Amino acid sequence: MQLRTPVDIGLMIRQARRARGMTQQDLARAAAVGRQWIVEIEGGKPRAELGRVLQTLGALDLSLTIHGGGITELRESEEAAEHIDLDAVLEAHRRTPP
Amino acid sequence: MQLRTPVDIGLMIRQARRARGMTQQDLARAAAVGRQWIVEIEGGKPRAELGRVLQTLGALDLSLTIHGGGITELRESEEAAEHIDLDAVLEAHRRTPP
DNA sequence: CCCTAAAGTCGCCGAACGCCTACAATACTC
DNA sequence: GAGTATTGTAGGCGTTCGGCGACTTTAGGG
Repeated sequence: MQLRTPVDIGLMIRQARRARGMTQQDLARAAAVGRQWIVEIEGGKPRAELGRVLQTLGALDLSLTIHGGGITELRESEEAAEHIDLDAVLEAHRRTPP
Repeated sequence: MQLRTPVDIGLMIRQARRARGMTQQDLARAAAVGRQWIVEIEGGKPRAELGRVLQTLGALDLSLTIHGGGITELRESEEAAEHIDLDAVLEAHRRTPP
């Protein structure tokens, strides 16, 4: 499913939580957030903090994939945070004269 | 690519931005956020606001997909926000006595 | 070498976050 | 019907966000 808005994410979380028979309280504990926060994120709060959202998805065994634009696939960056894709950068730079 | 942490998202954004020959300023304008915020999100700020992140991904023509846990596929919820997976809820509820 | 662009950092500020503790409003069971 | 669990909501609190403006650093081009 495509996730474009906070509401989409909220619905996903709610559905996944229910599918696992968890209460909001359960999920809150599992994700180490307040129960109130679960209520809000499920409602699609746009200003929720990114880290907590990812934690919550993790607690539900969900993970996100990115796609589109032409970047479809990118390499793992677990420990390769230093060297970025110089080729892409240069190539792109060459293609866009001021 | 799997996005599990804010750092992952930051790297994705940076890479996509560069691949398009955009400056942080450009992306900031396109996503309607401050340039400073781009600096931070690319650095993996965990407490960035969800809505802005999604806006930024949108400005880069990227979209997120969810997968894992066994929920792999879920129906569109644009207009079907009402009827949730009752079967799943009930079944799960039966399996968890107090 | 000078000069510009891009990227990263700093402090100030109003606004909003998220947690907590209650208190309604719905479920759902017996 | 009573009684409990789950969910939604409200006020208070300390903390942090993110925009703005100015400055430093890094990189390249003339």
